[in-house]
Amino acid sequence: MVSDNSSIVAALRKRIIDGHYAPGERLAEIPVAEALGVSRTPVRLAFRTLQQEGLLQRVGKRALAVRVFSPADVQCAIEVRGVLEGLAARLLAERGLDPKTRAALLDCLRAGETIVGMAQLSEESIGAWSEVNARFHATIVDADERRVIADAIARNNHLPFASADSIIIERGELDKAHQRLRIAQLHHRLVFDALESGESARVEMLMREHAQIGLRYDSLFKPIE
Amino acid sequence: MVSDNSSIVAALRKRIIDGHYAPGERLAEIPVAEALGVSRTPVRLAFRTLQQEGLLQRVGKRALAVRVFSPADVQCAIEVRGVLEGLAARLLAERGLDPKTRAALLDCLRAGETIVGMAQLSEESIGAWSEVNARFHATIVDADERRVIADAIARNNHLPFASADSIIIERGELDKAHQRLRIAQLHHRLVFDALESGESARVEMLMREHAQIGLRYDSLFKPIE
DNA sequence: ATAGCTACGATTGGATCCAATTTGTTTGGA
DNA sequence: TCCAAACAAATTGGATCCAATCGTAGCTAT
Repeated sequence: MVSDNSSIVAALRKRIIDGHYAPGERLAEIPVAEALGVSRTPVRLAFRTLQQEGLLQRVGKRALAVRVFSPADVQCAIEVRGVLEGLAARLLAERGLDPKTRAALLDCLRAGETIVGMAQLSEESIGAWSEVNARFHATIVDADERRVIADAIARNNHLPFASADSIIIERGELDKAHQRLRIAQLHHRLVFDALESGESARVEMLMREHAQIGLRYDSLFKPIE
Repeated sequence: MVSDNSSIVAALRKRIIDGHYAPGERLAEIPVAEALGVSRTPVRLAFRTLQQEGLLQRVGKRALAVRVFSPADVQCAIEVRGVLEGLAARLLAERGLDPKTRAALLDCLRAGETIVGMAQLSEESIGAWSEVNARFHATIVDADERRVIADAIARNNHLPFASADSIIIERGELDKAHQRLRIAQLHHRLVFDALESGESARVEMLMREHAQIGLRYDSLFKPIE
């Protein structure tokens, strides 16, 4: 049971990401509409949205199917997010940090470092850090009054793995996760310092590297000081 | 009178870009449907698409209006295109030029240099060069079998000024245009050389600079040899 | 006179109906 | 036995109908 239209899109996205609809599986309007307890019209709208986002893909002439992503696709989507967030960070550094953004970022840094500094990590704290991480990225991206970059990133965030809050982490391997989060948190600190000192080229490079953390968390970063 | 759905989107896009619907103007479903000679349903689908593309924007709670772009928005959209095409070029350089892509790019280079080399430019030849330019960019972007970057760029190309074929040029100022095209054509040559020699970092930088040509055509480029 | 509330009109969102197209299956012929 | 053609079933796309909601205008009361 879903209420309004945007929640239908969200519900379908969730089902796709959760694997409820398998990659490659064909989606027809009527079964989906019945499953969601709505009529075909909003489902058609939602399909249109998801198709444009790239989560659904035409197969044959009329049918839609869940897009299958190869590992190479994932790598590529992460690169895209990296250059876009890098651009956002560079422009922010060039404009200079306004007090509000600076405060928000500092808040994220503090919250994140508190979590990461704990002796032992729980799954809850990993979730909490993920939330902080997402907020850190969103703050940088949304700092631009022109919504152009934010929109561009939003248009690509549909890819589950490409969104900033998907650092996640094989459940159970808490030690490895802790290590990874420590590195990511360090990245955040470096990014903030570069932002504050207006090192635009450097902050762009840092953000681009940081996007890769899901892939190479023992990354090229040389923690400086 | 419009036939299928995608042509409705195209028709509306054209009307918006042509200024038939002014920036900020509110668009209601019924008048548009009547103007196009179709029912409300396909118009709603098209509105959804255009909204996601960013050409339409919600105003208030339900209404849609043609988005107004500030000069800063334009600058920003061009930056976005720059980093995305830069990424595409870098990945292409890292993979190496396959013969087919290489041939296509060389063809663009030859065609473009022929036009630019003419003594006098006409508006037709500017149009022809524009087409070659668009093909050059598309070849680089589409060279990746993974459609991820191409899709990401396509999702942003709706902004009229942000698409690669909008180098254009105040009609009448043919001399200035000629000069600008010469520079752009030189950029293409530099990009190709860097691609061929696998200088991935350099080609990325070149593409990013090249995207700015509409703004600063007396750009940072130092024509090398 | 102004502010707030109510009611009506306009417009969007959802449901259902109808038409067109596609795809799969079955049957017949080579 | 295999291929092709035609038919049937399913599914998408378009049109219309109905309901819900938003915005505005007008009226009333303080």
